[in-house]
Amino acid sequence: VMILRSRFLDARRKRRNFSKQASEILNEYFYSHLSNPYPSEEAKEELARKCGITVSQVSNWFGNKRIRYKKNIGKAQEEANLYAAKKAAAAGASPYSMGAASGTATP
Amino acid sequence: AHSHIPGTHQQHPSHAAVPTYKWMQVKRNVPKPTAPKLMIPPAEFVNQGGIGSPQEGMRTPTGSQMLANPLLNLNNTGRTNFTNKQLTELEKEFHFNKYLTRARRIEIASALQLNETQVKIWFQNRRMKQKKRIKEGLIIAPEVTPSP
DNA sequence: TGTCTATGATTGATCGGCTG
DNA sequence: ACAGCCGATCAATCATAGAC
Repeated sequence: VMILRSRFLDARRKRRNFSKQASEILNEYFYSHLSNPYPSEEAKEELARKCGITVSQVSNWFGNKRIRYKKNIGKAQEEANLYAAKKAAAAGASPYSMGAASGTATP
Repeated sequence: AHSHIPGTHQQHPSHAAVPTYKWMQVKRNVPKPTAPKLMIPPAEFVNQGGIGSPQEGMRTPTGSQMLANPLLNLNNTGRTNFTNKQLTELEKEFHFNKYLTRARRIEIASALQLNETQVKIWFQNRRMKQKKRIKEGLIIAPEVTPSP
């Protein structure tokens, strides 16, 4: 009953999953910066532009990603890590990976 | 809070991958116990006869506090579940003033049965929320009295 | 067609930095 | 010294989209 009312105000919560492509871009950035997955405001803007979403959505995505990654650790994350690491390496120079912080070292 | 110089110390060698960096180990302090809370089930005080006034900004977080008897709080975590009434009042006050004076804050806190800190924090979060909305283009003009 | 999981958004509260 | 604010983030939860 009142739950109905919730949609009234919470209507904004009508979310839509991001495109496969956008998720790919976000994950690529996340895993290629796993040592410090905290994009700067500028980086967020660029990601937002490339993904066709807002900066806030990028922030939400990273916030959720970080928390949920921690909640696992040693899970499919490992797998995803390899996946992304490899991909990032292959992509090499285009996307991010520039100087900035570090580099993910590649041990 | 936390990420200093990145890429410097992993917890352990870890041959494979997944190094486990410090951001992964960040733990926030326990959300505080928030007020002693009297455990007196006021019984039939559930709320005045029915939906007396569902309020404008009715917000019903399923299950949780929707039938909120314990007009205040939380379950076990430090996260307080504000009631619709509290939120409505806070919202109303916010519309009037974006910032609170110490005196006003005390009044509000007292009237709503909240800590001064909770009221203070609510206003801070509310301001940030509005800023974000304005930034996203929604919501009307900033409306700042351009004080000459 | 329902159930279960993945995921985007919301929000009370914390962290560190800055300021009057 | 110090409290309040900002900006970013956390952490738990809500509600729904999508997988099955």
